[in-house]
Amino acid sequence: MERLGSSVRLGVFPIGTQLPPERELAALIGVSRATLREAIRLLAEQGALESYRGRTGGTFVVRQPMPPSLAEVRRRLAEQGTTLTEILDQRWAVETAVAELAARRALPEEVAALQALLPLMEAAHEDTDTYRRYDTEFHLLLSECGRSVRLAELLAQSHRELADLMSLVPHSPDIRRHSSEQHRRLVRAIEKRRPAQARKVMAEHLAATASFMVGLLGADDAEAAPPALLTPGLATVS
Amino acid sequence: MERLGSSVRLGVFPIGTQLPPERELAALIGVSRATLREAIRLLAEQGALESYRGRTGGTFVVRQPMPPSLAEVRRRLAEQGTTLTEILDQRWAVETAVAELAARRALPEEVAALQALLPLMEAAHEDTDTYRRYDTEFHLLLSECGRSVRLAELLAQSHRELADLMSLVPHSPDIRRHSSEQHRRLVRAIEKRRPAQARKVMAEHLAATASFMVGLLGADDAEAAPPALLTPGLATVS
DNA sequence: TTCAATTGGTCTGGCCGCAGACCTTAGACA
DNA sequence: TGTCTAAGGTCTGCGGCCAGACCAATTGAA
Repeated sequence: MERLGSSVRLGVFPIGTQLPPERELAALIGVSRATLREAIRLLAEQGALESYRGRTGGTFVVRQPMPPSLAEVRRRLAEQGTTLTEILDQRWAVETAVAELAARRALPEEVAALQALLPLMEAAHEDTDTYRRYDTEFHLLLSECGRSVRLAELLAQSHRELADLMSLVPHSPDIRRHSSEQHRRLVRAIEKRRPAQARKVMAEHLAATASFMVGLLGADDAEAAPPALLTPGLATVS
Repeated sequence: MERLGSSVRLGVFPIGTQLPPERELAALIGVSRATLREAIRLLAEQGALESYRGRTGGTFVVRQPMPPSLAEVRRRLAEQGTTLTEILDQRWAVETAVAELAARRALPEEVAALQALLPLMEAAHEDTDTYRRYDTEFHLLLSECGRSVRLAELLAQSHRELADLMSLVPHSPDIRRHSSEQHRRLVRAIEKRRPAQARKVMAEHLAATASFMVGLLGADDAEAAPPALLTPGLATVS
């Protein structure tokens, strides 16, 4: 849960802004106030948040929390017993599905919202942080067009998990321009109701990003043991 | 967790068989022994399991637990605040992705295992329960070919959620024959390393099943409120 | 000047799952 | 016949999360 609080603020609340009141925010992200406060406490400890009491009080974003080091990210992955490949596979599955669904189900005003985001992103090609925020927003917005709460949640999970890694990948404005071009094509496919096309564009978009991250982290961690899942004797029953 | 225990036995342990020792089983499904015992207790209460002590003791499957009624299934869906569409969308996303990955990554022996399952399924066209067990096994086996623990887990989750509903859908041997034909085509696509083809066949396979269930449960439950997710002002930030 | 409203801060009790030690049973095997 | 062992059965304590009530500070509005 702390991690969630951590990424929430990494993405959506710019420096200087005020978080919603604790009671609201807790309800919003579906967690108890006690748990939320613990997350806030950790972030405040590292100087990212400050809280004030009183009628005009609240919790404010003071500065971005320190991005974790590559080693830190590696450690965390290992600790959770997962691998980059796992995360990227899930992201690929969910995000291409969402793109396809969006092309089938998006409402006109949602398409408009996506379109409105495009020029903003393009204006931010020189600014890593701002661009990344818009990028996340774009993908989340897209996931709403898919009309599936579950897939949207899975997508958000992937973005949270990859957030730290993304901040470590060296991005050039050129890369961002290419990325924006893919976003444009994606919106066009959705607007014209071409599910297969939307999926294809999204797959390419993800492949580009994925290769950077795989390059950064090295192939994969061991992954020697295919852990048999819930299949006590599934293969043997046959 | 009880639900998990419930579906475990629904799928993989036939009547009369013995479950693994509690300590093993608990470790296998990643849950504490206390929790597993609670699940066992519930199932034993409804007469599905019986436990014996002593050196040759163990827990045995006595009979299939009562399948829930349609109303029961409806109630449960509402209670979890989910809808059939949500579940089917997730299943579609995961299962088509898995099919595609399997076509890329399956090992020869895994393909062989899938092929070995085909004649068994076809021999069970007349037997609803047996066929369903093999069908679940087929899809789980497929998910292992995908080399993604997470997707495999999501797939298993979908199957658990749909298990009760499946038991309510009236299936004719004809339907099962058609289903088997699709399984065959799927295995062929995987064997020949045709990811796009595998995805396509899987999508058709799922569509057939999905339409039955939608027909059974009626379109969808209200679903008026698109619940804004974690996006306090995501659209507004733009 | 006063008071009510809004916000963060604190405390209690409860539930659930986990870990691990220990007890009880009953059949296998020497 | 006796002992060992593999199984289920029980107990205690820990930690995390939650619900909800209550406290404390601050300030805008009456």
